[in-house]
Amino acid sequence: MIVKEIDNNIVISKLSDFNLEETLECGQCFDFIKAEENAYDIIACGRYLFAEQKEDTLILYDTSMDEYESVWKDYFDFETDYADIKRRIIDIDERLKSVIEENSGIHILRQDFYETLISFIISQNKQIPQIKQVIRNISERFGREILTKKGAKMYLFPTLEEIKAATEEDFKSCKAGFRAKYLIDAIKKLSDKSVCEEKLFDMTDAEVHDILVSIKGVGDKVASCVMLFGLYRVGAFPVDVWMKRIMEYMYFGEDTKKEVIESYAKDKFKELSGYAQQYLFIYGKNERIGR
DNA sequence: CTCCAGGTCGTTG
DNA sequence: CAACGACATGGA
Repeated sequence: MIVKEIDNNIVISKLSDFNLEETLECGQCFDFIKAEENAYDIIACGRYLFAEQKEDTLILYDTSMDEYESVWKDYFDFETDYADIKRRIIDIDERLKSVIEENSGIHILRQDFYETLISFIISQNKQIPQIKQVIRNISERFGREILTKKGAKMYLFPTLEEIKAATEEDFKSCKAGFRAKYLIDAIKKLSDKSVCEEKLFDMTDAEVHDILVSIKGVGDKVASCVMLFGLYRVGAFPVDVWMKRIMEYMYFGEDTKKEVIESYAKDKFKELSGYAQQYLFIYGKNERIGR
């Protein structure tokens, strides 16, 4: 992998084990728009990015080596050896070989904690297109307007400061529905630091989990997603309806409780659970297992 | 019309 | 503790 700064763009060539589309479209993040084939407007980490991939070259437009080093390199998780991770997962279960090969370019994004928490509170009992819409509504209402590479209006995900004064009614008008009160509680706990990202760093996964579920509307699944996608706790294994179906199909053969599935998977995949979860998730969804 | 969505909460048994 | 309906909204 070679990274160069050319005319205010970052050009990454000789990429391996990374695909922009697979990484964005696998359900781990919601705030992006497909601008054209293999090119995306991305809202993340309080910023906007236009990214385009052509084969093993990725171009990040209108950014600098400084911003790449401090933000996008970590966001896209370019320092992790995915070839090794995929090999080790296949060693654990050979049947995952074909899924992993078909989705060989997925990376687990290291997303912003606060943005991930808000997004996954919204995600409960909603379909992905609707999750995106609610996030867009909230961003349009409270976030800063920017122009995309092609000159279209888009809105950054609002900062905690920008969203602090929002009311339950505001979120309802953004179509958050019954999740509006959950967002209010999350914002309150973030503001008064009863949930504080810095304090989570030296805690165990179980301790972080307990802090997260203290927020109204955050249960085991949302907490697991926030840990995996917003805190890069890759031992987490979120179990939603899709994961339940695919895990029952592959390992249990009968109706099985989510907690049982989660502990079975963590025991099986150990520190690779989060990665394994993402390959299984996309498999179950694409093949519509159990539907 | 009914059913369900990357669930969680509050209430019953 | 386990089971179950309610919860907003929109699409199939």
